[in-house]
Amino acid sequence: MLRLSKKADYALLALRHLAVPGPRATASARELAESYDLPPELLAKVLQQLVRGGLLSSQQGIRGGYGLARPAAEITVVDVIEAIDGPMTVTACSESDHSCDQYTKCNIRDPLWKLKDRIVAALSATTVAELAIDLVPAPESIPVSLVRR
Amino acid sequence: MLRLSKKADYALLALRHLAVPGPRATASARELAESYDLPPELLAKVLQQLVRGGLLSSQQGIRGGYGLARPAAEITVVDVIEAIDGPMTVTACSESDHSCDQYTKCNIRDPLWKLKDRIVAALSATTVAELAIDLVPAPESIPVSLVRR
DNA sequence: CTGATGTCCGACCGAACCAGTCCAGTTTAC
DNA sequence: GTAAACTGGACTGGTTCGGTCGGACATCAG
Ligand code: SF4
Ligand code: SF4
Repeated sequence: MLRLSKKADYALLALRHLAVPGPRATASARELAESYDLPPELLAKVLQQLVRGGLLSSQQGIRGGYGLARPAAEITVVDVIEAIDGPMTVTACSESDHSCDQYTKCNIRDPLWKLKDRIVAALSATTVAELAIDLVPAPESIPVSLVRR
Repeated sequence: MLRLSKKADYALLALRHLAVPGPRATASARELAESYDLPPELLAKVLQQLVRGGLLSSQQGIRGGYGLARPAAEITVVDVIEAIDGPMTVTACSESDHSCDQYTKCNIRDPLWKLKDRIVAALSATTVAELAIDLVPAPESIPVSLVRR
């Protein structure tokens, strides 16, 4: 129901950790796993996927680890989600996949795709650099209270 | 990921069908199922959930069927999704559910919740009445670029 | 009033998907 | 050479989701 996967969740967690300025710009999978109490092997696989997606750079060897492949401000959350879970699609169908049985008779495709574009836009508007700002000091005049309609 | 369930998809399809102006304002589950070639029983269950959610009104008996409980313009897609799949949550945690193991150490909750609010806002901006407008005539002056933030 | 009909309703089940695990292999620093 | 770290694949258990079944209820013919 429009919920992002746990893996994507962990990915954002790790990216945020790497984005926050500190003495070291890199960290090993083990360090990250211990910092947040999550299964090391799973986190490792997530990080590998991020490397494959071009968001992280990896360094093998005994002093190895992971680091951001580009500035944190240039990594959006859509990038992360797509690197982990594949292309973002709100519906089961897409421009390149007409496999839905109701495709010909369906008349809500276009509006929903438009909606998808809007969601993607909202997700691309936030970068991991913004995630790294701690305690979000209300950069906007509108706090959390702008909920629903 | 971030994909809506097939049931929610069917729900929107059915609601759109009921929202389009025509001779009858109601339709039976069987009619709808045949119109769109989808499993009748499943569609029936979806409709039941919508009734429970207060979006549809049902009429039993030999001339029974389903009808909109309120004007189409007052039914947003979030209403539909929440009626089908429960409350919208982007993350596994929420204001009322701290069951995530990383809850105390997590530092991306607030930004993600804000993101959720923004998505919900985008989803509440569209009503089923807008879905009923066929063939979306104009690409509208403001395409996808109304990122809003 | 009564039976037949067609509808809604709730419980049930199998399949797909996802979080999590394991292990064998490769690369690099010391 | 050895230890620490990344890489890649295959495997499993649990949960959710799509789909199916029989029963309850309201309407209408007679
Ligand atoms: S029902 Fe329509 S919108 Fe949904 S997956 Fe099928 S074609 Fe796409
Ligand atoms: S990791 Fe953080 S954001 Fe994700 S579910 Fe847990 S507490 Fe929520």
